[in-house]
Amino acid sequence: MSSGGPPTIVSIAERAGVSIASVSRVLNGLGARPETEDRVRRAASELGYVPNAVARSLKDGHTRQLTFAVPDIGNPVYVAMVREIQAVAKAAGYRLLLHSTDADVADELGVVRSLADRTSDGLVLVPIRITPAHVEALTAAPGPVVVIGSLPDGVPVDGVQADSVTGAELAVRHLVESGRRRIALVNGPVDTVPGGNRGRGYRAALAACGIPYDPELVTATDFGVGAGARATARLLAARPDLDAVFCANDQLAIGAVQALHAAGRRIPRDTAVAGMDDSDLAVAAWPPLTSVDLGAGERGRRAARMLLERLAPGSGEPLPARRTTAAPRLVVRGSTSPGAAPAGSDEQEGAKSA
Amino acid sequence: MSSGGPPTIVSIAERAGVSIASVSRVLNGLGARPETEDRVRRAASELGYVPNAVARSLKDGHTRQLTFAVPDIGNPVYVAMVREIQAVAKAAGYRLLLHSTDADVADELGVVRSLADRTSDGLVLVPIRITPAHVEALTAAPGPVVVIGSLPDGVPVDGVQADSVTGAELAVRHLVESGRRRIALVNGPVDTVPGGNRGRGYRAALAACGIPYDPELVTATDFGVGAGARATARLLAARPDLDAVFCANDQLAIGAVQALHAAGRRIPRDTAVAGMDDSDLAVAAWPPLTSVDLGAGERGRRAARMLLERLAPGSGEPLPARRTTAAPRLVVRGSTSPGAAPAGSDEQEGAKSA
DNA sequence: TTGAAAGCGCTAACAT
DNA sequence: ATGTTAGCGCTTTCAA
Repeated sequence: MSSGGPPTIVSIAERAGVSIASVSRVLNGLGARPETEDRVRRAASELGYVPNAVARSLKDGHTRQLTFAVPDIGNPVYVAMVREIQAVAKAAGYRLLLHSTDADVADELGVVRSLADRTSDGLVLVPIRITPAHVEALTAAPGPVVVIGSLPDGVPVDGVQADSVTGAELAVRHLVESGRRRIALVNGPVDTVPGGNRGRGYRAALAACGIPYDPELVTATDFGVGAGARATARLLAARPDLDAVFCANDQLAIGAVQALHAAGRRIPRDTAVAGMDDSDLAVAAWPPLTSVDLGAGERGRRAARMLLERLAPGSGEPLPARRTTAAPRLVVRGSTSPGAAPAGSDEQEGAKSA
Repeated sequence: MSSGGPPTIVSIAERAGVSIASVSRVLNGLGARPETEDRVRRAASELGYVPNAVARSLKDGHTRQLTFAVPDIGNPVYVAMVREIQAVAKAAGYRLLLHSTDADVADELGVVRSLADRTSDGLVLVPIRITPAHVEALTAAPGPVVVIGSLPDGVPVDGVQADSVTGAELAVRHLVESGRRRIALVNGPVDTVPGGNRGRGYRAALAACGIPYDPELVTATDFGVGAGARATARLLAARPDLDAVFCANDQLAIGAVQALHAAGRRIPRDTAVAGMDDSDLAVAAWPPLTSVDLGAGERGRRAARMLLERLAPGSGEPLPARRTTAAPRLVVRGSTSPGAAPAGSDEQEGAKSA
């Protein structure tokens, strides 16, 4: 008899006067006599039947859910990734489980291990930093994982990374080509993946342009608007002659712009500013920020696709771990180039490729 | 025998030489003889056992997953909600399923219905607009739903809303008190929930301040930076005498600021600008934007809590539908007030409560 | 204290 | 073409 709960194949079978197997078949598009077909469909729709996804998952071993774990969902870069990953997942019929690790290493490792609870079919992980423990956990991952970040060779999971070294070079070169010579660096924590790489790119570009590295022009703080403003103010006090500020992300750059404005400097005439990530913040600033697009959306999209490929039937795990890198793209706007970025034009034509 | 797959209670039982029931008991902290306890725990850890969450869900009827459905994950307002909801969910031991409806009404309705597949225990929905079909679907919702938005009375689901009418009033009043008289409105689509309410707030505030409503000072376009810039340019051309621009969100306000800058107007001296939502964009602008915080994070938090309360055992569905409203808060910054917002101070002290 | 067995809702052999 | 049944991994009566 139909008890209290939501309808199941049993309720339908009773109502249609057939077996549960017939119900299952009809509902899954396998053959049946027209009359049976009819009775089942009618009963199902009368009862408002919706298949129980949990039961189905238990049966066939997958959930059609993907997990995406990020350090901080508020960060525009990760937001761009979430957006793309969710789009790819949705298009492929997968749901997206969003997990915030709050930049906690232990939590990151936990997410990898929790793949074992079969809650999702695979994981896209953005680690804040990659430790030996990460390598270990990743190597023993109980399911498919794609890491967004720089993975050491030998770790048997797919990875997609940004090329922030080249990205930083792009920005610094652009600054140099615009005639800047005393280019400060406002970096984030250097013991994180992004911070480390961006610092290296800065030095490489200076070297390539024949400009000596000057430690006094370099600061490392937290990533954040306030940190950027304070660091820039300090830099300005120590080295009033600086003519450009390169920031490791747009938030820092926004802070730099504010500090510069507050100090009465004109941008870009007196001091140019460039950021990284090309987030929405870049066009919100005045003047609009020149920024390096590190392809966050693109990385998200690729990661999701790689994960889905691992999940596709047939193409099992035997494939070797793959690595891919998204190419950076410099987007020139008013903060470095006087004529750029007319108001009302969202997309900047001045963009040039790596 | 222990076959290929991941360890299950059966593998543990075999290895420990006990029944699966004992395994289950030990692992769930129910009593057992010390020796049994020991053998089971040892076997479990040797095997690296992790309980299968799907099986558990099937058994006890809930997934410990919540769904959050938003029109667009890129929007800073929704990002703020996601962040809070995920935090509340995580703290309560729930996972968060993030769904983007892409502002599609049909998709919104689909999400409500899909509660029936038992993939998640409850839903927080942000509808872009509330149609009769929404009311119908919500009334027949196959599980607990909390709506963030303005729900008609009588719809039997919990709701939390912003008070954008009061919010708009706060901003307009502030503008008037700063001596502005010709205050333009740059609104988003008026057939959406936010657009409609913000327009009403604007008119109400003008009326309260004894300033006549002037249709020529009002535009409605899309929500977006480019749209804001274009609308403001148009307004400026038609009414060069305007002395303030109130925008229905921060993105529009950013656009307005750009258009104003491009037209050579000084902010706030010649023209003041105020936005809404108090997103990260507000502090990225120059001058930093005065904005009305509509409590997006707060709404997310409350919605998540209400949902969790519905889910708590005991306090079943019988509770009547609840409605709650988050109080708006005006945050004054440089775009309306000359002295405000020194660089480097992330939090603005000038904030005053409703 | 412990084991046997039922059952959550579904799919897929297998038998008819 | 359709029904019976086993089984996915777990929890929980019910007996012993």
